[in-house]
Amino acid sequence: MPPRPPGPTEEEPLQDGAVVAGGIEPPDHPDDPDLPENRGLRAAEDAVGPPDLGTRVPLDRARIIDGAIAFVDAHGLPMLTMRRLGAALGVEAMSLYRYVPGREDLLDGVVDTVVDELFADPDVLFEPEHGWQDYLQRLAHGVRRIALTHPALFPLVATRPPSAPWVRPPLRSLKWVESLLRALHTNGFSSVQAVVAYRAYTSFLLGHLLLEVAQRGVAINAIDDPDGSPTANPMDLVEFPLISELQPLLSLDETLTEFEESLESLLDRLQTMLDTGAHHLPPVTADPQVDVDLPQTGI
Amino acid sequence: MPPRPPGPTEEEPLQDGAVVAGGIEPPDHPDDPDLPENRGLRAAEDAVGPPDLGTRVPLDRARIIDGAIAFVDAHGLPMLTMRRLGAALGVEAMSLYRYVPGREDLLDGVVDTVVDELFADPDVLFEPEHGWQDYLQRLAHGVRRIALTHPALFPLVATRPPSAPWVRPPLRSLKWVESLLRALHTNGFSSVQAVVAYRAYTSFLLGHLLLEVAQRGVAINAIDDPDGSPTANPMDLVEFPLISELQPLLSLDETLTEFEESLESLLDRLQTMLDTGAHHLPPVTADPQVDVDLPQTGI
DNA sequence: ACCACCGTTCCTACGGCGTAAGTCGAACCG
DNA sequence: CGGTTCGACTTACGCCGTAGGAACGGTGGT
Repeated sequence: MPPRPPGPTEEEPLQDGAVVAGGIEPPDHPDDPDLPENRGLRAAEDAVGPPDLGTRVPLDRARIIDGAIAFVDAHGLPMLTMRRLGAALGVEAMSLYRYVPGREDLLDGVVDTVVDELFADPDVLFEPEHGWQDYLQRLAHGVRRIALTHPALFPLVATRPPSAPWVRPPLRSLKWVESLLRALHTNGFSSVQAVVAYRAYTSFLLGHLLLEVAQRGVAINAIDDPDGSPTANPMDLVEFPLISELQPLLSLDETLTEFEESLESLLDRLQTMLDTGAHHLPPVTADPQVDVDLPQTGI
Repeated sequence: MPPRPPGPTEEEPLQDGAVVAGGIEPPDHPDDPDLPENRGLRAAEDAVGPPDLGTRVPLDRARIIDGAIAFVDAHGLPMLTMRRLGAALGVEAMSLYRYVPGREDLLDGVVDTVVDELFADPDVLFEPEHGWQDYLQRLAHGVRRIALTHPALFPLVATRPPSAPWVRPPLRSLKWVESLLRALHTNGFSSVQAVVAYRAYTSFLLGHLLLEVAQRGVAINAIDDPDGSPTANPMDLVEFPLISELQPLLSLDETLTEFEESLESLLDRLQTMLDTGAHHLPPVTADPQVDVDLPQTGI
């Protein structure tokens, strides 16, 4: 098996100390290498200086899109309006329309630009220089870094209608779809196998990362708006005994561990498909087709 | 292994005949039992009669939310405004505010109501009467039926901020989270195992179904608006040889097969976790921790 | 130096949005 | 039969996306 470089390989048992108590806690994960604050990046601020008098920078499409990304990172998607974006760029709203056909196209451009951050990520390879597993590992962590860098934007990446039915989020760019298929195809995957792997991989990435940013977003909103339910917070879970019993476990943020374990599992299943020449992902049991009832071994 | 009733069990090889040619085709899947048109349901229409003079039905919250669901099913999410919804219900927009605090709360109610359709689904069991695998199978297909019945609503189900970080879409209801945890816990899963399974299950459901409705939505939009790119459709994929070569394969809609195979694989991995008493999902290889390089078996 | 030109930005305006506040008519109850 | 209540309607406000045109600043030709 090729090396799987990004991400800590040291295993970390599920119980890593005292269980977090109530539910909402400032989520700090000092070990997660995909988190922006662990990569020397500040949290999003109004990087666009307000009016910028003096020298007038002539305003082009890239500056508008970058401004929109910074604005959403700082204030959230619902706050983004053409007027406010113009104000943030020191310009009237209507000036934006010289470079952007409209709001929807601006959002498309934002999504494309965010996904294109993969090209600038030195840990993501466009060619599978160290095998397809390394390629998929790096790509997955690159997408995860994007999701965690722009949590307010990722739902947009996930749900904006793709250009074709087979261009699946979160890999919305033809270039990356081509790159991924080539990485698989040049490493022994048949056409069918490559497409099966592409679908399984995008489905895994989308589901996991969307849930991760949602979870993080709720937690963050809860801490900077400290009055969800006035009675402290544990809600009234009296009708839900299992939930309230498991709430400490449920509140544990094991997203990085889960991400890496699920990703490794997926890669292993792809490896098995490759080894056996099958055209679908194998289940975990030794002989996949014997589907009749085995003796139930429940604890 | 307990029976896995919903969904066709007969295997269907990936190549099921002639490959669909160009890309957009009216997607008909006569074998998919989760599709609304195969369950005796019509496509969404304006079920709410326009003014309904004569006898005035006094308009309550349920009628408003049902009207909103029908409206979105019929016209899409961006078309839903308070004024138009009022008009569809034969009422002024402001009258809605007597029963609904505002638009956001209306959308929350819509999402809750849609998820609650699970309770009315006779093929979904609230208690694991036939084992946890049967339970998860039925629940998964029930959620899939919801997603396919309300494709325009499912992105909302997926991305609306959950009430707590651990209430994960698409299972947004405390009742179903409790039900799922209980189904696992009463069938031998430890607390940690139940939570791990809950997370893996929701992540799988969300990723797969969101991609499925997106794919279906793009295809449907493409057929009832037959002028995406005027040059027929194949775009200019000259820069992407693998994509254009694989386009027939990529355009194949194998969503049902993929859904069932991925679901079975997940259930098998959960079974293995249960059997071995592990606290995480197992990879497919026999000895998971030997992570050093094996000989590369690429073709 | 002047001026015509032209690309960029700003100003004004329109219809539609969510919704706060007040109005009004019918139904109900003494 | 008068008063009260309640549900739907009307009006109004500020913000939205954006169409159309006016204002402006730099540039090249003469």
